[in-house]
Amino acid sequence: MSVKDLPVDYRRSPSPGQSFPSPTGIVSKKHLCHLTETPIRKNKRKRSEPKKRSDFSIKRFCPESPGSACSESGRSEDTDINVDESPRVPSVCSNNVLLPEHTDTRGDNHSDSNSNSSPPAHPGLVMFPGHFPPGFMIPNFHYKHPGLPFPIPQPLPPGQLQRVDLLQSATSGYRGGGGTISTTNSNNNVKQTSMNNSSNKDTKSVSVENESDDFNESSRGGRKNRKNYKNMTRERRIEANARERTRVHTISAAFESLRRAVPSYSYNQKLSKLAILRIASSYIMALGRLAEIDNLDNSDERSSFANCVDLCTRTIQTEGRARRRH
DNA sequence: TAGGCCATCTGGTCCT
DNA sequence: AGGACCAGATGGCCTA
Repeated sequence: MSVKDLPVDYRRSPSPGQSFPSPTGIVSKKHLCHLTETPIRKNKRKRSEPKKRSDFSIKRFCPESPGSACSESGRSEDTDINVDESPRVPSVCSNNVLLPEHTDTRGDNHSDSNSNSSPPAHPGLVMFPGHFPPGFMIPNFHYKHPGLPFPIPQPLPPGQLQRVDLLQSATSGYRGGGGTISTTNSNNNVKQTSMNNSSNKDTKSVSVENESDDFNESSRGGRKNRKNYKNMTRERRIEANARERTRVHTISAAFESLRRAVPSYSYNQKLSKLAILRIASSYIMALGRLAEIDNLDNSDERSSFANCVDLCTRTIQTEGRARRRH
């Protein structure tokens, strides 16, 4: 079995009209839709009719809700208290697989990557020789797909990480077998967190209860009879909000998984969702080029792969700089 | 303090 | 009919 036999064409390269985001380019929503293949909706919401937010939001009634605050008084005390207790990014996948603790290291790693000193290396990550800059890291490659000449990134068991030298694999390893793969057990920073979907559910139930209580209390203030849900009861609106939160959390968890699957300067480097998409696209292109190589003696293909790696490297560098600017 | 990023709420639209 | 999906609005947090 060869790469050509795979149902997915790993050898596919961008079509002439298709372009990957420039490392320095500005990605518009249109471009993002292109990247994510968002289907074009037939009926878009009218943009000329800005709507006023409802006064019945959970934020208004439930200060415990993540990110919520008393709208009249700005940040609430509860919000301040909860900042250090709950991570901003969900630390669990939608399938309830616990992830290593995600620490928001905004600024720390960026300053590392900004300087010439090497960033702290994750034990499961290795640096690329040759094309990649110092401190450049690739995600963990776990399994070698049967019949594939190169490894497919797979979710790792908790605490287990692996190393692979992609460049060496490209030149001598995975086509004939013999790529350098070593296993590293990582017990550090693999911490179980309580951030999961159940917590969201809890938030929902608490929100409902609190809103109900606050609503009853607010009824004294005259908000009792206010209706703003079109064709929806308040309970259904709250349920829909909870579903929407869960859906967005799932998307965020997927982004977090993708972040861990793409190269970065450090394991805990904070990347925006846009940066994750940019890096992932260039990384996929590099992998596609790698899969495309049949004869590494061909200098053209070798240089094509090198160009893709270089693009991936530049994207990471650019995104790192862009993030630091914020 | 401005701007970027993100979570949340909300309502419109699509899909099952 | 109800849930999923989407995008606008809003506010909080963080960084330069």
